[in-house]
Amino acid sequence: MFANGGFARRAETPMPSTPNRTDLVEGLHYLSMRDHVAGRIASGELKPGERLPSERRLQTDVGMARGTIREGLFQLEAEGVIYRKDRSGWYVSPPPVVYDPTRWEGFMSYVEAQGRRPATETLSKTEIPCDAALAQIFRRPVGAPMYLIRRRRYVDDRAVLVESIVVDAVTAPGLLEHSLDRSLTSVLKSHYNISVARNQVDMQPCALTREEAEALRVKSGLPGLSVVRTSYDAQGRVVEHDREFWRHDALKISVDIRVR
Amino acid sequence: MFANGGFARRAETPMPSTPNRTDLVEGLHYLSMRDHVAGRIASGELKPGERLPSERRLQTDVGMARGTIREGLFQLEAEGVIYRKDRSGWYVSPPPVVYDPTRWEGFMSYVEAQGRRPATETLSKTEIPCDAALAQIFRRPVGAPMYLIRRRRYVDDRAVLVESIVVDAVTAPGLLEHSLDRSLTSVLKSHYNISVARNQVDMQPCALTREEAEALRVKSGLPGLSVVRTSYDAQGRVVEHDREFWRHDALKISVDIRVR
DNA sequence: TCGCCGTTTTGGTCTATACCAATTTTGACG
DNA sequence: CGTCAAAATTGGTATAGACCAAAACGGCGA
Repeated sequence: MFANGGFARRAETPMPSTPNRTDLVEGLHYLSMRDHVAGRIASGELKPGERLPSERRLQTDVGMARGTIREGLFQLEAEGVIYRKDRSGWYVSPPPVVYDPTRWEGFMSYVEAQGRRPATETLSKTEIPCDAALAQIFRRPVGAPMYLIRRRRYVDDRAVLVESIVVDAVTAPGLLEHSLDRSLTSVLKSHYNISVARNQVDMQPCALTREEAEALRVKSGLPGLSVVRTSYDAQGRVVEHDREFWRHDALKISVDIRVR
Repeated sequence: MFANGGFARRAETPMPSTPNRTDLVEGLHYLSMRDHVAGRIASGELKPGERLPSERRLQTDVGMARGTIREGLFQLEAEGVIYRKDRSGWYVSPPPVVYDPTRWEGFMSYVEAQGRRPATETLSKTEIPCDAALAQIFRRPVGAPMYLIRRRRYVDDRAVLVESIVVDAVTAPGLLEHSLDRSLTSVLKSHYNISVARNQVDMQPCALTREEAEALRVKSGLPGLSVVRTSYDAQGRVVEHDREFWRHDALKISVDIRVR
């Protein structure tokens, strides 16, 4: 319980009238705090998308220091139960989207298939010269023209990922003139007759660094999931190279595999 | 910078002699702290597996409050750069293990293939009655005998995951009498002629709750990765159901897929 | 040399307070 | 009724100090 043993201090500091403390009897303060809020969510008192009481309000509700309150909130955040909007408040997380890297439908279709509302926003589209790293991936000379597309994607109006896509400009000339606010894959197929035969996907828990965090409007350093995908056509040529940064609470990966 | 504006306070509080502050000029304190330690790791001054100076030592080194120091360390922890052993200290993280859920080699072999030293420890093996959830998964009646195996697995002496495996006792009678400290799959194949034809894998960032956290000897609530795998044989029968909890910094998922 | 036990160190938890910057709300005004 | 600026609120950052429990350490004795 309390830092100083849990008994003496509780007596000397009267602790204001906090009647609803039945679930706070055992263990550490910040975990009790966690349970208190988790309970209110599980009971349906707080529903997905709804805002939690402010930290200072919770402080008086449960009678703890604000630092302890926040410790508990961070727990729930790590569990994906709540999330925060910077300086606006804490909110109850909606359920995650299920993602199957082996299925080659785009983001838009699988989000829709799950009864959610997807949206895509193109942040920028530029032509860049191929650098050393991309040269290796695409097996093209350094300096060759490439398209770089940055997009932000939403589920039910919540930004869940930012991505940077690179496509060989020689393979898909004039790509940037098409609308990129829907599936890129379908554009590549319908306008350039390019289809994907092989997919290399890497996923790793990460921290969202400044750039990604800003784009997702979350605090820098929050946990996220990095997904890097390289797509190849039937000839083994690299079609696109995509790096996605997901909110850690927005995604569930599900793969169904026939063992080779 | 400082809570109160960043300039006035810096002047009025002289800040002790801290010569090595060249990298702490810009931005927030805890991020400067982060960069300071990250720099010492990147430069090779601190190597994988090595212990960081104590928090109180860092406190005098960089001249910040301990809370701020910790904030910076939490950042690096979220990024997977450092990890902690409870009440022992902070350590530089070793590189992650690459895991391909589509490849049906066991943990032992793929860890070894990456030049690391795998180990498995069986925590418990018991026979349990099939509950409602398992009944649904295995399509077996409630109460049917099942084997429950709990294991902890290591890479280079660091515990990286705990898992709970359930196997139908009727399918593999006497399974618990075999040694389970190596690949379970090979035991199933060699002794019961069971081989896996299909694999359903779910992965999701999570928080390590008390039980898992204790088994991995980390603080409860730390981010982790939950991996749930259900394996089927050629007849579509469930062979095993496995739930793994990984340290978030120990794993990198890599999938190579031929698109269907 | 090995094992035990007290001491020191270390991270873990908690309180209290302060101020900032962004957001949200309020209210006066046109 | 809509607009816009002022005020209040909210989370974000930071300090300082305190005590606990587990881990690491050091030395003593068998």
